[in-house]
Amino acid sequence: MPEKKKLVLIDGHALAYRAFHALPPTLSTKSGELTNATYGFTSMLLNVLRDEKPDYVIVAFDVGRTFRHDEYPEYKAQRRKMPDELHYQLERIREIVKALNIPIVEVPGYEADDVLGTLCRQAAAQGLETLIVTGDTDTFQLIDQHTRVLTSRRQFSDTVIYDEQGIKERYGLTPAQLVDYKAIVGDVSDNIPGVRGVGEKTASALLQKYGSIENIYQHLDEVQPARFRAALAEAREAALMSKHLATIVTDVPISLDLEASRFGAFDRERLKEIFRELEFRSLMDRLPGGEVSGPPQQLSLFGEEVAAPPERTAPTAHQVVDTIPALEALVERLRRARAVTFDLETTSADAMKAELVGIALTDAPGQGFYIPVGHGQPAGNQLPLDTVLNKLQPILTAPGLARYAHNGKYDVTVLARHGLPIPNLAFDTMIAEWLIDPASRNLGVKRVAPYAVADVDMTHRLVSVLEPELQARALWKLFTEIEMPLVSVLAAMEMRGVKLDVAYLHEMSVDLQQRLAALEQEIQEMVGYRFNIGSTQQLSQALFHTLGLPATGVTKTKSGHYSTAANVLENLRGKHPVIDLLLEHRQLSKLLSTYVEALPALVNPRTGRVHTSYNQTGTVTGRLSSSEPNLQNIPIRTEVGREVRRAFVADEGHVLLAADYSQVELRILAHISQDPAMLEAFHRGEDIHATTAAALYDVPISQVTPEMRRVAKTTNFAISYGVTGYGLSQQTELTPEEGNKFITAYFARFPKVKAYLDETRRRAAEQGYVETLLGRRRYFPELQSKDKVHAGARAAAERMAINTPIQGTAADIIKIAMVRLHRALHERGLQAGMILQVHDELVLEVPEDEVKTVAPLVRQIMEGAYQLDAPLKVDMALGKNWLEMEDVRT
DNA sequence: GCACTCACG
DNA sequence: ACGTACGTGAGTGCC
Repeated sequence: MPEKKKLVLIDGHALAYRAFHALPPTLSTKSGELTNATYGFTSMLLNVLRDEKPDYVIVAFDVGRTFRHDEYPEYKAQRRKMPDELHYQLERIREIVKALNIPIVEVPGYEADDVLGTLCRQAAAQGLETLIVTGDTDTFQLIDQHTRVLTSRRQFSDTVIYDEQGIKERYGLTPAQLVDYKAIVGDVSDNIPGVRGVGEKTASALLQKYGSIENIYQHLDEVQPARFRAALAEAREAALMSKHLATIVTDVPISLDLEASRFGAFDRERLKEIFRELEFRSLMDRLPGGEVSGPPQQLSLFGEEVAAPPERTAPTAHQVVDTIPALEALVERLRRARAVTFDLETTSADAMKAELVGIALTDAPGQGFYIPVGHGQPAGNQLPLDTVLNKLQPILTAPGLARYAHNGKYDVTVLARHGLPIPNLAFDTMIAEWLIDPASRNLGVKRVAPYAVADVDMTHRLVSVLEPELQARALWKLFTEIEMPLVSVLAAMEMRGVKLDVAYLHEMSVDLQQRLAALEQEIQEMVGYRFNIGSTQQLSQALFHTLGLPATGVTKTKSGHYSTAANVLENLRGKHPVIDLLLEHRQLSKLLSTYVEALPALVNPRTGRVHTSYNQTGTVTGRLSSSEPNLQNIPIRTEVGREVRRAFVADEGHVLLAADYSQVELRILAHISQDPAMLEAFHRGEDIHATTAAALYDVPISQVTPEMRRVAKTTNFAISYGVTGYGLSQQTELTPEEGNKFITAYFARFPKVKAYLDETRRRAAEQGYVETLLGRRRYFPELQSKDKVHAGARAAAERMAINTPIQGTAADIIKIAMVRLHRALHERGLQAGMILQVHDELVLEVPEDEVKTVAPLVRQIMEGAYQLDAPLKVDMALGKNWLEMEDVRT
């Protein structure tokens, strides 16, 4: 009897994933392309081909979401998104598989496991023997007398083949029982719940006794001890669903086509080329012998319901520039270019720390150059960094050249730090994409460049796609005149950074720690036992159970505990002396961990200053955001909190100048709505909150108390958020009814404000977007849709639509001011520079002898940034630190 | 990874 | 009848 034909089935994702995590990231090409997953996959594949000599080979990949996600939204919900470094290696793996002339199968809606399960059952029916190659133990359930599984041990190259006997030895169960086992113990990585309270030992014992989970439930009354019985009874649904999720499908609508998967001829030259690119020298010799064939034909194996593998974009023709003549030829070529796209390969995502590894450039679609640069000792064929930058300098700074990039602020910063300051960029594709739709996902993150050259090529090509998009949406002016010039301004601000008084923060830290220790002691004495005050769950228990404080009216959190948020504690004030202590503890521990302890760690050792990152594409309204550290939420509202500001200091011989727009959002509301009463109040220079208070409380302005003014101020802000009476009552001492009355009174006094809000809602629904005064857009497809949208969701979207033009216009205005101010300071040769932006405030660091010049300039530029009918007004203050500042008049 | 809380405009 | 203010970033606890 002839030996059985052999089929090898490979789970592409699982194997690549395993290799990615098992092999060191030092496996990379000299140009920096990470190859660990590609190498591991390929090496394993070649070993299997050599050792198993299969007659047929197929590779399966996952594609998109599956029926499991549809049936159980939490499925794999806590999986991280696949890292980019793995994602692009999967593309390389596909190239190699194709060159080997091995068919790739992927079926939408199913995981690779399901495809393998189906194919191995069909193979068995045709009398074949199957070896599944994977990095994932889930496929063990498929093992039977015709099917074995090869997987790697801890050491990736150390492989093991499991058959029925092997599973028995390792788990004490049959392969089919592994599903039941997983259904009981659960699986953290797939987010499969399992049965709480029943662990591995018990699950194994139960299955050995009863065979399957269904049978366990049939004999539930026999299960001992009772706590397992109870746990199982409670989790019946979850267990059965878990089994369903964990079970690999074996009837995916595909059919095994043996002819197409016969392993033999492949494109040896193409493989050698890929291996050369990837520097897989050792693998060259391990290619199986065989005839050379042409390029692999597109295989359509499995009928029409199977999606063809996605088309790879045409590869970029790229040239590595690692000699002086090549560099000179490149410079000569770029001298004639109209536009150049560039992208840096570096050692760090932090532009203030990154060292250059290589520079990718392109001036035409489908072509590109990569210049590896040595830092330290040149390794291999690399030109010295200085030489490269000197040669490129005249090109990259030429006035007639348009410079394109993706997240160019990063590249501009790194180059400037390496002594090559770049003038304004003409096009940043990251910003363009965000401006076109600020709610679109996956933006604001620097793409890790897998193939440096392919990346610049893509960026270069995107420009001609995005430019018409911007034009079509009337965003071109905003893009070219505000957002693009702002890139360099932000880069300069980040690079300058801000000086921090670390010694002062240390003193503050010691003081806070002492106070917190005392508070902790006192709180725990009152409660009667030690617990973690920082755990909201433990605190909730202490307050509402141990101390028995009234929980009536207290909202519950999603996890079912009573909330311990500050507003809840406020309402409990006076009910128990511990409440005041808790509020203080909360405040102080927040200060300590978020600011006092965290900030010194972010001082750059090279510059001795703190360099935040301003994210230009992170918000939906057009604002900036700041991170690492966030310098836009430094405390000010409380006495003890604002002490943190004392740590932000001016350099020697300098002072800080803080300039903030006074009530800018209300002025914008007055301008947009053209409400006569509100415009009038601003024109007269009235205190707008007092004016509002007079209207709301129906008293003369002279009789407005500070209390009334405070409520009116809250109401003023609340209106521009589209508030309800209830919302207002949460923020003030008003009842919801009083809140409603105030809102009615407000609209009676400022009727055009009401008209504006209604008009904005209407327009958002009609055209599907709202816009700022400068035309910045935010889309609300859910308001345009005629489908029934949940009333609450619609109301929430309407409030966003109301607020966006106001908040967004304020963002537009300060951005204009920043661009102009930066330019003005530069033109006048002043050393003063912006260091912080906090939405309506700019902080500059100014040499003492420039204050007289700079202060009036700042006011003039900020107030003149946009002509509003309620004119912009700026308040300014000066000081050695950000806390102790004195008002300036100019 | 998500929930909760809280800092800012 | 319905849920209940817009926009951010970050630290801690918990599973």
